[in-house]
Amino acid sequence: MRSRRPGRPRHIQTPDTDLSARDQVLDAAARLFVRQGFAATSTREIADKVGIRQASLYYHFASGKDEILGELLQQSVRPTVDKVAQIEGMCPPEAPETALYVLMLLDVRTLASLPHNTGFLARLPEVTRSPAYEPYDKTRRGLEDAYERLGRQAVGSHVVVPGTTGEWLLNHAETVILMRRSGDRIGGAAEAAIAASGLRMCGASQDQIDTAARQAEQILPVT
Amino acid sequence: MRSRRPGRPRHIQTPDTDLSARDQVLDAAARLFVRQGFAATSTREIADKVGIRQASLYYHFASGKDEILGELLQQSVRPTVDKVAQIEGMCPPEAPETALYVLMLLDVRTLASLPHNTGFLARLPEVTRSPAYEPYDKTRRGLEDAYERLGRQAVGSHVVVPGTTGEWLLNHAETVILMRRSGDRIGGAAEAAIAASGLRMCGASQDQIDTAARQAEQILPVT
DNA sequence: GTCTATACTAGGATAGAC
DNA sequence: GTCTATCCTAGTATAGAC
Repeated sequence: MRSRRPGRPRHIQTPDTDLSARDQVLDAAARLFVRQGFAATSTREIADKVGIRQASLYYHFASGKDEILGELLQQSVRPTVDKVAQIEGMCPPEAPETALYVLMLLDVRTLASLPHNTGFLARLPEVTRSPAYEPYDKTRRGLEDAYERLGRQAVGSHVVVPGTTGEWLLNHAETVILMRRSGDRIGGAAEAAIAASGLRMCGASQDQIDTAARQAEQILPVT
Repeated sequence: MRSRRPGRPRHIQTPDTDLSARDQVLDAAARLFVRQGFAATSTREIADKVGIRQASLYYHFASGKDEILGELLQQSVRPTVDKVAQIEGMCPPEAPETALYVLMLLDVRTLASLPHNTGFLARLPEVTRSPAYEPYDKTRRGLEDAYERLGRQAVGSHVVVPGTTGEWLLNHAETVILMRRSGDRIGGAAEAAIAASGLRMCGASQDQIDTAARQAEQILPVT
């Protein structure tokens, strides 16, 4: 039981959280990146928020800002993607709308509960061009494919020309990011409304939507 | 008829366009801002693209980057807003879906044809926090209000809790920005599909959508 | 209207002490 | 593990010549 922290003590204070220093950096960076943008945020600013010196960041992230960014991006997709396979398995194939509804709801909920709305990071141009973006993008494409499959199976797929259904639906789910940004509280009602709108875009009737919503209730809490 | 341009000749070349130097700057800046972000774009880069020296920018825009940004933001909303009033007047009040459809189509078309997809600029965090953002935002809120009015009148407004219908619909229309960003060609079909999806989100039937689309054809080309 | 030259600031990164 | 000290680069902005 080591009561003392290793290394030289911090300039100002010992942290009041029980988060590791590394996680404190990630948290502070996330907040700043989302608020002001990645390029517009300096390493000094991040360090200040954490309560350490700028140079100390490089102990935890040897490659600086970009490495921090990469980690935050991964955290923003992993949780959803990890659950997609299960979902497709658990849904009755005779009601593809339910599977689509569940996928959207899961996606929306995940994005809605991400700390500091980090889902937004991937929309920044500086981020898109960063090398840290590539692994994130690969993962996200998997998600888009799932939307494409389920969207096609669901009802009429009125939504748009074939081939971009997945893109449309994923974009629609991700509007929750914009809603959080504009300050709206995202409650269960709003989450459900997004999922319902998605089905409506595919041409589902109100009956089908109600059914999907009911069935989803029994599937989602489980995961 | 003055055959010589005023002032000292440029470092490299006389421009091959007939655009004013000021407009050349705006054009180059727009392309760069959208591609890499506002904060990540330097005044040197802009000047390079135009073919002048960095310092020469300050002749046209005394306050630097922010002034350029402000002008680009204005250009991205004005055209739509200027036409909204006309539209609300021209549409038969007994078919509010048509008015909504027309508004969306107009909005989408404008965004789709903006040079360099400058509609995207307003989504950048650095931009949102810039003083240049405020006048743009004021204008945009007017648009949102129009969406709210028409959305409420249209069909069921299933879309979501009252008060945010305008926000939802405007966001939906603006997905065209994301589509352009992901490289999709935006044709008339895609434009119509977005408008139709918007009505569908409000609970419109396929019949109502078809009618709205037909009526819109006669209203829009006129403006 | 554009140039050259230059001053100034801010941000990223490294070395070595504690 | 964090500090101090410092270097270096890149970016903004101004002054005055052409």
